[in-house]
Amino acid sequence: MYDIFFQKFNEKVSLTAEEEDFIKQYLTPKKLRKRQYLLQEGDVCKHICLVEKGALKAYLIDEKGNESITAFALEGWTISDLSSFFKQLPATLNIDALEDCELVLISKAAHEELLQKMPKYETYMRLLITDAYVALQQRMTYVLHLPLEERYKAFTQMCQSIYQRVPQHMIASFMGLSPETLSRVRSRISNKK
Amino acid sequence: MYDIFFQKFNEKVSLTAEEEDFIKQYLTPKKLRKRQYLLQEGDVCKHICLVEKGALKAYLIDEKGNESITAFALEGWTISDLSSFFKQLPATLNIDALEDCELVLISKAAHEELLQKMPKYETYMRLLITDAYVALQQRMTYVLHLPLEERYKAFTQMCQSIYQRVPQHMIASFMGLSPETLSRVRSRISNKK
DNA sequence: GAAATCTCTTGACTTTTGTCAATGCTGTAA
DNA sequence: TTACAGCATTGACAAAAGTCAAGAGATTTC
Repeated sequence: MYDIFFQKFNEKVSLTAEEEDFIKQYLTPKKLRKRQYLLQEGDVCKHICLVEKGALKAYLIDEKGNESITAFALEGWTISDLSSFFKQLPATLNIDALEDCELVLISKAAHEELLQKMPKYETYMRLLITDAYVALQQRMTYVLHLPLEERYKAFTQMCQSIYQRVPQHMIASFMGLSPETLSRVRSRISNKK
Repeated sequence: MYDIFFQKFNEKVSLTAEEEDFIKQYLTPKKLRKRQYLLQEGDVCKHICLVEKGALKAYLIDEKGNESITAFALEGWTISDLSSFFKQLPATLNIDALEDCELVLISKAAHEELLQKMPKYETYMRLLITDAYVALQQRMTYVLHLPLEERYKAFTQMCQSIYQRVPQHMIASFMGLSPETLSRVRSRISNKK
């Protein structure tokens, strides 16, 4: 039930069977149907969420009602409105399921208690966020300083698994482009080959 | 000499005088003249750097030789090529001094040893990176999903202290714009008022 | 299985942004 | 003081991206 959660954990910090059992007390499983919300704008984000199965997206809604996608999450990925989670303030993000999902949730209270009681958990969290930060910085560099075609290639390489499961107009939104522009970039690249 | 370093540390995790002394063993002070490099592309990033005094910028250089600025750092801020630092691989970033600087450096070895020996250091690092991640995610959202004028306003609010010390064409580079476009955005906004 | 909905692509046009060049301003160095 | 370099602004033009609309395939839904 928590297979992928512990697989990811052990990749960074290895755990004994006893330690895994100890952590399990603090985890909550959750299933989500396609299109259901995990988090809605305005609510306080109460959980960090790891995906065991399925896919989700996080997005903003602007004045005109358009979705602006800020993140995807597939199996083994973590998704949350971290700003809302850490500060316990209303979320600006919405998160919902792109497919039926099986999730593992860590509540704010569980998170705090695990940090206190288990140094390995703190280490895992530190490494998790460090990796996320490095990846995000990389992505920011691409966005600000690479021409569009290079950026597209970088994204496809980085996120191949997403490309196969998510409609292109969502990828476009994630890249900050209109769907039409993304479509044209794609045809430009395939013509060159 | 390490005033701001420990001020920032204590804001997140409070230290006794003994603990401060313990940490001091692992810190190295460094002065940098304006225009000197802290890190050059291709070198391995050997330090995390906190700014006690002065200002620095981190940037990429593209094929045409243009600088693309990815970060600034003022007093109390941390700057580094974290990807290079953590993986000990050649850096893609350059970092140099915009003004004469006084810095506090933590070497990779010191960092590892402090993580081992001092849980409070690990906690501090976790919180530091968490804050950096949340801020970067915010910035990413602005860049991808806000119209230019809103983005400009968000940047100026977020980075007022930078605006007063850094030429505008560097701000433009940081925002991924040409200097001319930034200048036009500014005049458009001031005409509206 | 037919209708409705989604998705992607393409064309025409508009808007935005980048590029290049010129100007004026400021501060620095000779 | 004069020359020079760096910086911000502006205009004219070119390139890039967005918007709107139409159409063709898929997929979903009933």
